[in-house]
Amino acid sequence: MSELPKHIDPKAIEEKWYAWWLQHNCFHREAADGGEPYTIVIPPPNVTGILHMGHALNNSIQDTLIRWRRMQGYNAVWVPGTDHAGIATQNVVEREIKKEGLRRQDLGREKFLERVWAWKEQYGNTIVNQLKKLGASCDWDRLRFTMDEGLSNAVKEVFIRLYDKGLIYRGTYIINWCPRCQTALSDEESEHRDVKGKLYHMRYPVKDAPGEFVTVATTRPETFLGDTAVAVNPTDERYRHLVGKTLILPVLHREIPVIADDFVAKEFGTGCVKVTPAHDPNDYQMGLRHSLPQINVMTDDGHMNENAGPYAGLERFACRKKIVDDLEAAGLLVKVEDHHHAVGHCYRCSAVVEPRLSPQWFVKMKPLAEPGIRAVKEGRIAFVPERWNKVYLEWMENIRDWCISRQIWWGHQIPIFYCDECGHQWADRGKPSVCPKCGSARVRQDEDVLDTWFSSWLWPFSVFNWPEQNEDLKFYYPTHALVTASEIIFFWVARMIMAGYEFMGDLPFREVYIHGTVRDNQGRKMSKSLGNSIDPLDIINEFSADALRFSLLMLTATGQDVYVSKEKFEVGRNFGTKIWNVARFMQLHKLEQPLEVRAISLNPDRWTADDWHIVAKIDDAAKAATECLERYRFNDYAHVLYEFLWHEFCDWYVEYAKPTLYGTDEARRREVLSIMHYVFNRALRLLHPLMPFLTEELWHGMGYGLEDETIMTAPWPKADNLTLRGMAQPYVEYVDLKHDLIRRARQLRADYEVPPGDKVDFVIKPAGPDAAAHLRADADAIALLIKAGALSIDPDFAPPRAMPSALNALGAVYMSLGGVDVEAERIKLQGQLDAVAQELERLEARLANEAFIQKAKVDVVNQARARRDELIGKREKLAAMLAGLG
RNA sequence: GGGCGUAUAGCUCAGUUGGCUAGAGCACUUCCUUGACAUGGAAGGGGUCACAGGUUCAAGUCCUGUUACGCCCA
Repeated sequence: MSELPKHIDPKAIEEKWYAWWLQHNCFHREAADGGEPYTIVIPPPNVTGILHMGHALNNSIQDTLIRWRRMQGYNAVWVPGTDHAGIATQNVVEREIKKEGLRRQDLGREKFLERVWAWKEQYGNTIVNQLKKLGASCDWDRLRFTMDEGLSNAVKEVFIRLYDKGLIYRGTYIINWCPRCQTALSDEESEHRDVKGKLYHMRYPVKDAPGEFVTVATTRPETFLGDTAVAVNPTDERYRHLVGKTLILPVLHREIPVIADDFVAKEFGTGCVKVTPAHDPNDYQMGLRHSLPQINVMTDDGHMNENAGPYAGLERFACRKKIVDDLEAAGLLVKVEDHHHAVGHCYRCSAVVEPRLSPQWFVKMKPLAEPGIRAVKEGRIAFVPERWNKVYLEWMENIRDWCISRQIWWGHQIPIFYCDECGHQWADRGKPSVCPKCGSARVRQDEDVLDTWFSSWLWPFSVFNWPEQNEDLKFYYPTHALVTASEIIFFWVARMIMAGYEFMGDLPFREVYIHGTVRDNQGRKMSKSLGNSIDPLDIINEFSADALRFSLLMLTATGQDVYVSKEKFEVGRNFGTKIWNVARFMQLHKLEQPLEVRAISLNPDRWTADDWHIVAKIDDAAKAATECLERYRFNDYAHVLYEFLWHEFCDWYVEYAKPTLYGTDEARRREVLSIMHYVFNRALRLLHPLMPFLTEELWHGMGYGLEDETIMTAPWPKADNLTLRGMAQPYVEYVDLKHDLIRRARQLRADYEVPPGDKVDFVIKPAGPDAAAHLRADADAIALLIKAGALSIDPDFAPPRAMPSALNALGAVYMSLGGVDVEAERIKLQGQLDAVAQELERLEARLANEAFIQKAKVDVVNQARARRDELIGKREKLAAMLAGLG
């Protein structure tokens, strides 16, 4: 046992223990170590990422789980890694070279990729190092990157397998195009945001019918240049006569037909819809049904192309404005209305996404989804909280094909090769230099790269080097808990489930814990642009990593969003300080024969009620903590330990112990200190997953661990001694009542404004012989806690004069005071008597009700009867006390 | 437009399969620097459980509807 300094130095202990854990390889496990596996794979943060509160919450939860399972004796591995984040990372590096006046095209693919790799080497581990500050006990020997060699092999293998199976195809469809990033996006990567837009009503002249027009409504007037029809609903009487007629597209003077199609909603706008097959998914479908031409009017970077006639070269929104002006000038603009609607935005750069016809690679998802749907329906994979099951199933059952090609350079290049000689196209694991069909050397690889999520969906097995079959893969897969946020259920969770079944033939994980979003005090998402983010590293600096973790998890009700502000982290800091100080208190008390804290022997036959009580309560805490963790109830878990350590242990047990510890009965001192160490040791272990640094420091500081040991592998306390717990129960009940009675006595003092320094005499009239025996044994300690001059326990006490008093099931307490405000005392007692009478009345009514006696559970009826008897007793006593006032 | 979530103390939230007097932390009021801790201790005030119906012996909890806010999908 080493002397603890007066104040904690969180920075010092965080650095010391993290380095120690690394040095002693505490986070690493291997299949060869045997035992029961418990695996978590980290949601790989982007290499461009810096730690924010969302990461802090996500990783605190994972670390809590993995540390707990490790203590339970599992072969527990938490596999870390980072994601190459194709578009995001490319954007970062493009911005960087822009400062040198360069575009990626100026460097060329190869040179540009060198720059990205260099950037990754320099900055890519930032977030990994930040995770270490949090205390994350990842198995760093297993650190992976989605573009390292092994994972790239997995990606290639998967692509080729799906391609050969016919599940990957190339096709020209409407996709989400980001004109800023100049790449296709998947449906999930286009974020819908509500925007205040306009609905433009424009007129198209009817051919050969001067003065006759058709009015269409659109939110994107610039796409009219690509219109190849106008559609109405076939049942719409208003327009039936127009179907089959020809319209003249303004400006371009192109002739387009009026068609009838069920898809058109009669109520929307004018009921006439312009049809632009190359720029809208619904129009595209309509175009197919009616064999309409598809005219793309835009370039990759969001400007109008040669099909836009006089508008060619204009930026799309500038073009919109000009077209509106021109149509207005030509008398073809009927009106412009305000219109709220959802518009897709690029999830990486927030540019407005342009739906657009484009040749891309897709994965056919329906067949992959089937096993994933069954797995959740049959409960093999469970979401926590379970409401996410439904969200997941909804999406999976309506799944659409996945656009996986991206027109960027940073990522896994698509392993498809083309022969320019004979036109052969094939998938290849290597880098072929000649065409396998005609032998020509005019071979080139597809330019596109794969969606970033095409590598992360393999994460649970690619981190173990799949497709290589090895012991780790066999041992650690399937993994156990997946901890993530709801935002990526579709992006990632659902796809991992599909990949797991498709390539491993088994589920990737058993439980998916979905935690909430971290928000600021006003409920807004934390973001850089709002300037409302709280940097977890600032919190670690100011409070401590333990405080950050504890506070975050204490605030995390299952799956609910977490609202944080700086002050909220004080809970964790204060709790840490409290624990530190009680540890110092224990150290303060030396014994003649020093205590061997590693080999505590307890003597229950000589225990007081308080001893039984605290030992029972730590047992209960162990049980509760374990249950909370099993059910992902992190706030309850934090609360259990807070309540136990602060209130049960510090507020009561330590206070009861003081007279003994400052006294001279060496045997009692020894027993009390032994119990304290026994209890505190267990509490530290229960708290370790949540506050790893502080608990490790104290575990050593108190001498519970040898120099080469760590609390990380100390056994997780179990509540298994039922016999002892059963024996403790009567003491637990007594002590809980004693706490209450002490509170009531203190209340008497406060009511009569007795200065805290003054001693007053008290009498307790016990409710029965058992209570009397207990109270007599505890009289000295109670006297101290209520600052009594003299305290007598007198079963026959009858107040000789008016005395302030209070009552509970254990007995009545009387305070001896010179001047008593008899009237105030009468009012107080009368108030209590009224409350008792009222409750009794309600209870009697309930017990008189036949239906209640018959239908309610036996326990509930018995409880009601017991309560009634208790209240009757209480009523009598209160009446007597009232009479005693004279 | 469809789906989901939330509504409990001034604030942030717990409250499990319906069942004792609805809890915690923060904030607030009063008092206390006695020997672990003022990042502390003691005591206290504060709630028609959003609203309206219903089911039940019994509803904060279950059902229906209304309102408000938030999220996801289209």
